[in-house]
Amino acid sequence: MKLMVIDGNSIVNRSFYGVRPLTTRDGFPTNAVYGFVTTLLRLLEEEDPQALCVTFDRREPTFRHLEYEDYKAQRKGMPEELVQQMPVLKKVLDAMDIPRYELAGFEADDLLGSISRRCETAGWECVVVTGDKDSLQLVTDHTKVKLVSTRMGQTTTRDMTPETFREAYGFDPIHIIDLKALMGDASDNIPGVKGVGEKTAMALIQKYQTVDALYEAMPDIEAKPAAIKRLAEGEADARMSYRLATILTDAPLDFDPEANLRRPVKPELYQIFMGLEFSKLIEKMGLTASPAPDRADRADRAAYAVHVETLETWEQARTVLEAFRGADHVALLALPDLTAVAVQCETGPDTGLVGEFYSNRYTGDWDQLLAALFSPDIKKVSHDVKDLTRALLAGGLPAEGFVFDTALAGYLLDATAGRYDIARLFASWFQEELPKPLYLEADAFSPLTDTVQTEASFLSYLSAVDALYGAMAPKLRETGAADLYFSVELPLCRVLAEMELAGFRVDRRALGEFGETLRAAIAALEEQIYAHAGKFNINSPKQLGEVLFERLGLPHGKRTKTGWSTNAEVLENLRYQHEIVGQVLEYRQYAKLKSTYVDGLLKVVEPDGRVRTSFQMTVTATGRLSSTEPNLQNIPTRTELGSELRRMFVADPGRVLVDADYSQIELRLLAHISGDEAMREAFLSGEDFHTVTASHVFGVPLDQVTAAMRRAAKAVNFGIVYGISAFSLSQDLGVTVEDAKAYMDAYFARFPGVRKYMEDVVERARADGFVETLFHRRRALPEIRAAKFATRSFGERVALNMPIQGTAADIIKLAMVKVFDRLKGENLEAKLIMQVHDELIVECPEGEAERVRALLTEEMEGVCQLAVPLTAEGHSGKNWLEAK
DNA sequence: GAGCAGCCA
DNA sequence: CATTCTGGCTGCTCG
Repeated sequence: MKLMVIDGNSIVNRSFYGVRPLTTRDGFPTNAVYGFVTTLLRLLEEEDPQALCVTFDRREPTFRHLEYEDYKAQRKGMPEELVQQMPVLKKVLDAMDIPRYELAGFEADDLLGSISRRCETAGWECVVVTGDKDSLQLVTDHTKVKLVSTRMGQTTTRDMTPETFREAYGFDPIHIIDLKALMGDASDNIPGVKGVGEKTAMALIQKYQTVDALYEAMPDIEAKPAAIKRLAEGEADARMSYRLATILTDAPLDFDPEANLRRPVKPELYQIFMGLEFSKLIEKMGLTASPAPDRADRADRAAYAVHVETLETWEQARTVLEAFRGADHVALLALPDLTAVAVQCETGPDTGLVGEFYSNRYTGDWDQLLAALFSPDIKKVSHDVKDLTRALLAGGLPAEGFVFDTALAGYLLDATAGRYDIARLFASWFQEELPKPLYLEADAFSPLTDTVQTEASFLSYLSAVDALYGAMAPKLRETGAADLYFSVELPLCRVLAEMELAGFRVDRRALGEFGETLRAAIAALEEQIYAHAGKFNINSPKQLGEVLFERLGLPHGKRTKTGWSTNAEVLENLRYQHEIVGQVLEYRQYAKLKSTYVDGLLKVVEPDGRVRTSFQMTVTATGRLSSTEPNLQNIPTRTELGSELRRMFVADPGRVLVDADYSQIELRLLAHISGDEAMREAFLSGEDFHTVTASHVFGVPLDQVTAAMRRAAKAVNFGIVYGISAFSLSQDLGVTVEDAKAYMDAYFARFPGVRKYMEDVVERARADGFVETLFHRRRALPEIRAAKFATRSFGERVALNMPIQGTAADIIKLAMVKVFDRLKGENLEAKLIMQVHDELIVECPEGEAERVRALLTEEMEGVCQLAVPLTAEGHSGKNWLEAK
């Protein structure tokens, strides 16, 4: 017979850090629970024990704390997201009917030790599961320790038996205590002997086995004189550390292996997993819903003054759909996998109706129901509409009739809030905590009845969404952002959902070959670099700094917080001082291309050969989109080698890419917003704008502008947009601060309207406490009133930049909606597939290319009438590089 | 996870 | 006197 005992704290910690952030739709973190359960399932499969239990630490101090006050002084450092998940995990274990053990005054380790010994006396085999190497001291012929590590969502295990342990350590498992006594353990605050590290301690224990034997042999032991001295001085520490590192095996625990025999999971596990949105686990474990709870159990719902209906038949659904159609609007939320949808609708002054639909309980045609719900005649207020739209379209369903998105509205009204989950929005708009779904109520372990959990979360969130809509819509009108919201942001959800679904085709073969070329180049450079400096990790700025500035004695430049800077700018200045510098620069370039782009992209190419980015609508402070997993908005273009990557972004066979980008949109907006006449003329002249700027700034005719002059003028132009200082301009151009200042003075003398704008916008921001774009997108700017110079300066630069960058973002978003509508309206096969801030990419049949190019540039240019023309250039080609 | 580095507009 | 140009995302090291 075999019992598996799991170190709960250790595994949940590893899951928390090893599984990427994961939350429910409403932002409750679930990664630790998810990781724990998947690890558990895997362990059960691997070991198939007859009995199973989990141990947990308690908050109370243990004998170790009483003996040594620094012991685990850092224990309070559990992150909030993990703390929140602990009670949920315990509820999950209870629902799985797995016994949990915790005991005041004892750590999980001590329970592991006691349980494993108890198993041995009862004649059982024991498997101790933990991530903590301390527990290796428990390994015996009848107890094995399974070391678990979770990284990047991948869990690996390593079985430690007396044999494997001896192989790895060269001594018996029990002497891990002696090892710890000498070397200590920073993570447990076990001091060990000062100045004795892992290496020394390992050698000593391999030779002497125990601390006792070691000190008996003192001082005539095989060690360096310095180590002998430290050991002599540290004997008391070693003895105490020995006690701290010893796991107890006789905790007063009433434990019988028989009582831990495995039992089937309880029905409520399904509901808990629904609430946590673990649909994959539900499927994997074959869980199903338990019968609906008795209506009488739902007293908690009285507070909402609504009728709650869990709808199971098409007859019932038809009735409520009718009510939904007749309503001004409904609030709607759905699980990401569309297995549950809940709708709230006001039916009278004091009453409402909540209709809940669960695919596993619904007897009718689920897709038919969804199609009815997401048709245009039901006006839906929801949250994260882009994601819901994508899920619906992916399922071949309609996704119409969205009239409001509370996340998007929250973002438009305060772009720097950071997060826009329902609970947070509710709290910040109504200064009151949203009633927490029952399953989140910490510490209350009393069994909660099943479905109430998921439904309660739907309920409170639905009413929150409805209440937020009521508050936010007027506020949007008040700030003037309503047009932008309803005609740009909201329609853009559909556009982006389709772009994400479309994806961008990648030439995997070419990408792989490019990676191979890079690999060879990297290996060759590595060899050359090592020939100069010996082996070290070139990717470590710390080690590279030591090599360059200490070993090779090269002059160092700027400092970073942690050492000498080794960035490209610094290395570029050292290029001719030593051959290695150029090699490192080249190495860095190749390594970046390979790891971030070649390997990074290959990892996310889907089976159909396309990569699908995710566009974030609520991230940037200026209104731009961002792109993640993968980020397709930072594919290299500046160097020839890097731009080769763009050759690997291709059109489908028979199709082409049409790429169109705005020409200098930000500077044109500066000309418009500032009203500077000279700048306006410079754009109207049709000459190259930076050349015209140079001719003004340096006072020479157009045909006498040198490349250096143009470069300087370009730097000033861009600097102005960012809220420049003479210092950074000088850095940028590699000239003195005085020269940079002279350029700026000349610039402002020729473009006085720009200086005026800069002064005005800062003053206005200070008065208003916010800045906004031409389309009234707003950014709050408390920094501009800060007393601290650095903070205030930052606020001033943002005040200069945000209206320009943000208006450009507004314009291209509007263009996207118009392009999307026209492509649809004209029945073209062409699909918008990418946006890179001032650039749009469409994929279309070859035969549509010219028409699409004209349509794209026309719509982009025609978004609005400014004091200077907005111009866009379009090209087409088989790949991104060719189309640019 | 912080800090560094480097890619984009 | 100190500080120094906007907005993003990802990969890597190291504690």
